[in-house]
Amino acid sequence: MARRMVPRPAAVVVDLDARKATILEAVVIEHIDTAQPVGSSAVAASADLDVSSATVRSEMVALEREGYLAQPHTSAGRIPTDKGYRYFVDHLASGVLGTVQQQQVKDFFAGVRGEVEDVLEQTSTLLSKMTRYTSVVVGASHAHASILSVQLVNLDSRHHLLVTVFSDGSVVKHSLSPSFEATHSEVMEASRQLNALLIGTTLESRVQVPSRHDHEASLVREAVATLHASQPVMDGEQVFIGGSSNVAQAFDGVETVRQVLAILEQELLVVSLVQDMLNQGLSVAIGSEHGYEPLLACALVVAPVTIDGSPAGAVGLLGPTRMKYKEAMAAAEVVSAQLTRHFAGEDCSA
Amino acid sequence: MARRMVPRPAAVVVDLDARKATILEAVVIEHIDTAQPVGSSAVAASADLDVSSATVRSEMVALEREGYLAQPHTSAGRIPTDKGYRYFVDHLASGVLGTVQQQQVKDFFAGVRGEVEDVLEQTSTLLSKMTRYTSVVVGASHAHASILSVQLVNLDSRHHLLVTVFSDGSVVKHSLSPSFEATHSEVMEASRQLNALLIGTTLESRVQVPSRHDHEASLVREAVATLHASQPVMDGEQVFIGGSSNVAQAFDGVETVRQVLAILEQELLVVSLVQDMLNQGLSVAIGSEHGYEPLLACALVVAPVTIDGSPAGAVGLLGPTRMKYKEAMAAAEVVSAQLTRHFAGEDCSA
DNA sequence: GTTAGCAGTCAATTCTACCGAGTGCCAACG
DNA sequence: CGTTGGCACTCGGTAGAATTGACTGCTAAC
Repeated sequence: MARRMVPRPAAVVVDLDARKATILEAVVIEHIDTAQPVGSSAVAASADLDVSSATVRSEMVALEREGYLAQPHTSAGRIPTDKGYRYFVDHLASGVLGTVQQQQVKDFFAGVRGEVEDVLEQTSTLLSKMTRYTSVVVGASHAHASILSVQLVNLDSRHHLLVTVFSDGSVVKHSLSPSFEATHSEVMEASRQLNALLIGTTLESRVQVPSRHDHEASLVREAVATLHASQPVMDGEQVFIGGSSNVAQAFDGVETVRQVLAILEQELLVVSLVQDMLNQGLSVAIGSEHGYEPLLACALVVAPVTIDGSPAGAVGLLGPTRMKYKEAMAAAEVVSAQLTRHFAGEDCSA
Repeated sequence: MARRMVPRPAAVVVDLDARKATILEAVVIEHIDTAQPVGSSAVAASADLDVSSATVRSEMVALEREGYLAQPHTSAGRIPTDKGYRYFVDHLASGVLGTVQQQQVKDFFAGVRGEVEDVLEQTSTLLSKMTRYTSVVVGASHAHASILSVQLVNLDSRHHLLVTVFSDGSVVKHSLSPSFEATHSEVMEASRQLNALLIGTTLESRVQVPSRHDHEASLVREAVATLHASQPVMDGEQVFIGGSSNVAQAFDGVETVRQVLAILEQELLVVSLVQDMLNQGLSVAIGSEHGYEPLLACALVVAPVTIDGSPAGAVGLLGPTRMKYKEAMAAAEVVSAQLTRHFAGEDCSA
């Protein structure tokens, strides 16, 4: 899967003159609204530039030559290209959330309770309900969190459960199935040793395991190995996708819908996509920009969530390239800000 | 949401005579294959009854009158009704899994490792890949499992994590945020008391909590209350849905697709649907039979998974009413059997 | 540089005719 | 009486032609 970083439009994109920008904006807005190609006369009428459709036409020719607009066929109106959307997003799409929705977010965060996972999941639902797009909420991996507690619990003489608690409040379990039978006291002793060994370390720390050949030492070795072999992202299960039913309406063409759904099923893929983007603050990847073929028809809005200034996850919205960028960006921004505040504030278990 | 139990076709459905049954079977099979109405001549040709299309026609009229077939419009062929599918499933659909797929299942279960959750999730993926339908795998709730260990871990002086390990190998966490600050030793002491109190009990047991007013007792009370208030199904998170992208192709009509996806998002609903069915062994709910409006176009195949003879979950397949019942039922049956064996056999952590 | 006007293009729509799959009915047949 | 071939009829789907109308690009005039 060929991937490349999201290309921020640097000096490449020259600012359009004011009239071209207005025309482009009108086309984008109209097309987002109607899903139809937009004609020159519609633009001339809607935008507040007092020029005739003929003038708009000649400007549109220029915009098409420069790659901001495209024509599905002669004698049709224009639709924005990815580049057109990009310009729109970068220069023209400062939106504020409607007051109703703003209240909705406030109410939600005022009333939300429970485990981090539950909060994230509910946030995901909130976002998708608000925007009618598919939302992706990614929680921080606990790769850098330190271990608060390790416990080895007997299931039976051959099977034990390793329960690890991290400083970010996450808990993971691993089963151990050693090839020998261990007594209850051996397991207890191993558990004690593991605590001594691992508390305060992170999954990335190297630790000195005992090299003896007794049962305790073997258990400890196996436990440490299992723990360190675990994939932080996988184990965290910190991905919450909401509103996937919205893709059914967002795209036309069964095959596109199927492809997007299939992508969403592979949560890992979505996570990596989101994570590629979250250094840049609130950001958007449009169509080909994320470099992932099956999502050509999609745009992805991502806003990072931080805790103590360092990245702790992200919220994202996935929609068609003709998505309502203003609303989506505003929603993502507000929700990520609230989430950041939520984690900094009353609830410290994150 | 109006719901009723799946009505098993008892004495109501009179056995059709052999020829009608053959004709019905031919119509069902053909329509499942082609998604088109099936005409009398096609039936006369395909089935091994040596009668003319005219005879088939008159039989079809009867089958329609009795409610097994329907005509989309005059001068079209017939399609099966839900009742028709029901008869097919009950009397005509004994299928065996293709050897290729049988091998696929075997290979999968030979190679599968890891936590119960991972096994269930991968099973779900397997099922959906094999059948091209959406799979639902439900794990047992740990409502009846006994508690093996309880541990209270300090996050900070105001926030603690209650980690509970059950005999079925599941681990759940709850945050506690008492209104007072607790010292490390108070938390340790409360943890000890909780262990003494809860080990061996189930979530349904009543336990005697201390009534003192010190910090330890308060922590213990809060912990027990939190634990007992938790929803087993919710917390277990033991629902795994795979291949939801398949719904995009399974139904025509964007709206139907959206509705089905929306249902799948509400995992609780799917679980209750499945659980209504799993007393009956391998069973099928077709169209209106599950009594849930938005799934009128769907059929659901469910096979229970047992451990030590008692129900421990289920595997299900969700598809259109014109789904390949033979294959789907065979797949569900084989996989549930393998899963049952898997849990009984080498892996005891379930 | 802007505009009105005009000819040209092409998707979408409508209309028509027609085909053909499939039915229902009936008379004849064993 | 059940079965069958034959026949008229229905009606959705398709193919083609005609029409519409929303655009454009171009050009000449302002």
